[in-house]
Amino acid sequence: MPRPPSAMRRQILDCALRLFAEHGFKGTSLHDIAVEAHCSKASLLYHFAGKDAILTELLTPPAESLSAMSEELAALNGDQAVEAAVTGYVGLAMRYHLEVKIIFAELPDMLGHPVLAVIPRAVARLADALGGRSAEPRARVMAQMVIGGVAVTVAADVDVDPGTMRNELVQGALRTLGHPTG
Amino acid sequence: MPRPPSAMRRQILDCALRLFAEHGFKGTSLHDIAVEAHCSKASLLYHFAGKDAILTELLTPPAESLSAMSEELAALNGDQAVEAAVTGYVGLAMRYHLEVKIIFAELPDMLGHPVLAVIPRAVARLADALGGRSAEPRARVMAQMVIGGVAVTVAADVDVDPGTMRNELVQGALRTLGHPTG
DNA sequence: ACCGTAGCTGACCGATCGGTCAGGGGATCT
DNA sequence: AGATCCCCTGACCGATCGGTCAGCTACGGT
Repeated sequence: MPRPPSAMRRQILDCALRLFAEHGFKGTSLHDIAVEAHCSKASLLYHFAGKDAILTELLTPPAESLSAMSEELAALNGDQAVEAAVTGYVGLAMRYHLEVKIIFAELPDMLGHPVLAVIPRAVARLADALGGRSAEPRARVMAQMVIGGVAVTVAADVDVDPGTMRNELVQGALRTLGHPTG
Repeated sequence: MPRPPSAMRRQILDCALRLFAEHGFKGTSLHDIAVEAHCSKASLLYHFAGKDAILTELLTPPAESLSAMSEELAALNGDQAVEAAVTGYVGLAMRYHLEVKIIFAELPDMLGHPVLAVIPRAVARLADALGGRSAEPRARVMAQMVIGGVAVTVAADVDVDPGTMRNELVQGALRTLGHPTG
């Protein structure tokens, strides 16, 4: 085995991301990750405090990105907010599609996870923007439908090139929301 | 403890359905179910061959219903198929919303489960009908978005009365698909 | 040459998992 | 009363889980 500084840590994260997305967090054991990363289970726990620490490191970037985006949304008014929310959410979902899959795969447990504690607030603000600041049942149901639809579509392995996927998701989401497309 | 013929079996199924939906299949142990159903773990395994058998019994009705519905869709042409697919799928998703949550929570493993072996074919036919028999990327992405959006929305605990929920989901799905609403 | 440290490992641990098994208790039959 | 069957249970089992620990190896600084 070659000896670069420590590519091991990065490799562990990559393998864990792939395995978590494929078999879920609970469905992936430290042994599985170790085999995939060509190292021992003990080596994982040298680089990371525990299984949860690996998950935390994987989910921190998307969680912070979503949180930041939802903050920016607050400064926009109705129509601008809807379009910004749709394009922003679709972009984030595509960039972090594996992480999205992990989160949605075990939602209840994930929302109890400290690193995702900011998610409910962020999602609430996102839903508020998607629904055009309306409290109507229709707006809330549609916001939920867009959030879920985009996430599931991005997480599924649909054989479509990313550009088309992004465009269709944005247009589809705007249609779902009943938002006039420019 | 009272002694009716065997309400135990039904009670086990009810508790398992609730717990699987709340914590996932892998996240629920036989012990958890036993505690919830006020019986011993051994009693579960007297009534059912194993943990998988409980899941099978829970998921068989929705799997068969979806399969049957997708068959009926094949007899319809474009526009009729789209509307029938949307209303049929929304209806099934709402009726079996807990089962939908279980399936979507651990999709990869679930699709490997024998009782759900019919699902990919059924979903493919459903997607085909939702997409208006088109092979365009747009149609496939939108079909996926509707299937995921409806499922996630139904599985989430949105505080909306069922009638409104059903109506909004149908209208929202039709808008997503770009289908003219009557 | 010596040593400290970073990277990594095999062996092991307690907890929990799904599942097995011999047997108890209470109805219902003969 | 005895036999039989259905429900149900406590005790137990092997496998696997996440995690610990003492110690090995190789390299850089002195």
